[in-house]
Amino acid sequence: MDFKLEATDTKSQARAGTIMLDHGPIETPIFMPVGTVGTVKGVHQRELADEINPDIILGNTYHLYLRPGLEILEKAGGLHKFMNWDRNILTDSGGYQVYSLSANRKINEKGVKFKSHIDGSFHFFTPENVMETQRTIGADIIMAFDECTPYPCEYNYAKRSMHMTHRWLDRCINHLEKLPFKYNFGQTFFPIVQGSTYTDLRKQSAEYIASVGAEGNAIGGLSVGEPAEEMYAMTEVVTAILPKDKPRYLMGVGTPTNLLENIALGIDMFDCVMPTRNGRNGMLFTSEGTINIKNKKWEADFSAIDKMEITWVDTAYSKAYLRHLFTVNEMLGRQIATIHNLGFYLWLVREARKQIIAGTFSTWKDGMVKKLDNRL
RNA sequence: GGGGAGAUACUCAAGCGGCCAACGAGGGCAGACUGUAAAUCUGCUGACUACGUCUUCGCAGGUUCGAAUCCUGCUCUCCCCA
Repeated sequence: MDFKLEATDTKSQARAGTIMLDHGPIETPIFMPVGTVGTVKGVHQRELADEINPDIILGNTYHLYLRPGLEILEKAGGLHKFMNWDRNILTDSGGYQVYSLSANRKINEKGVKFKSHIDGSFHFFTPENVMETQRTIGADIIMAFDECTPYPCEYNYAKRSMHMTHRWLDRCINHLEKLPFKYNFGQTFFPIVQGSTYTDLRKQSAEYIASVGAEGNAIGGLSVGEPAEEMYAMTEVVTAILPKDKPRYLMGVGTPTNLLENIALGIDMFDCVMPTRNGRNGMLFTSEGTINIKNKKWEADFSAIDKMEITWVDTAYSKAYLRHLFTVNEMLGRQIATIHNLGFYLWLVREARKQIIAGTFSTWKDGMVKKLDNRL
């Protein structure tokens, strides 16, 4: 992997760069659509590639390990071939499931025992076997196995958890050295900063993560319910420490405003389920604010979903028609909303990139943020 | 013509003397959603001068301290036999 910084904002920490990987370049800042189980829910590969056009998408180790399973993925020749996606993929390690499936798992130093939400079977994830699994899935960027702590998180727990995540990181790296690439392309590895919402822990973790010298670094354990100000504060503490010449990935973030504010703090990569999940649930993100398309007020509004027309669905369908599709529970409505939202998210980060390169990012950002959280 | 069953809120449907403004489901109206156990979840859904009051269970009477629930008549619907 190679990372080239192309521009830095003068009034903020925002940067524009390009990550080079075997499945093509990733222009940053980037938003990575989430495709947990090997599909960006509701979106065909053609629309994903041609309309939304992200350089990279996400998959999830835990979910893909359970289904279709490693045997099938290996026979398919890896996830790219299996899902017919020839651009980059990043896999989350299952660290988020340690958080989100906390009722169905037990953590100890060796790893995490999960009780499958599908059939109740038990599966033991360790830093070592998660690296093996990610080799088999075959993403371009693979993530360290960590514990994503909840919010709020008691200080002593956050501290112990952070140290364990660091020890797990060493095990990931040691084991990965023994594991050759399985397919005809390389994989890079990102470690993850933890430390909950405690400044001293975040600093300590960022220093440790920076010290391992990975090609890119991630920040985890945020966007788990903490106020946005705390998220920004932690990002700021961490980006001040993480190397400037490596991409920084803020995991699980966020709202359009969260993206812009964190770009301003020096983040290069994001992923979040919001544009897809909220889209399926009737929420549209636009440059003028958010829309709950299920609301009665759109019943007879025949104007375009978004007059900006980032993707073709924006002007092809009216608000009234999209509302109708949600009202009658037609799957097309959820698809249209998802395509629109992802199109908007990708537009937002591309525009941010343009503004950074043009030297106008901060002013532009302040103007955008004023509108993004409006309820239309 | 004879016999039987039934009419409950927008719809379907419980309730069969007081705990009923009335279970539940659907529909409707809102809200939530941040490295996806999520095409999911939550709330509200008779009216109002709203922690209280008023009008509702086909219609009209009646019994009772008290009726959606019991009685009488009427109207309508469905089923069976002629």
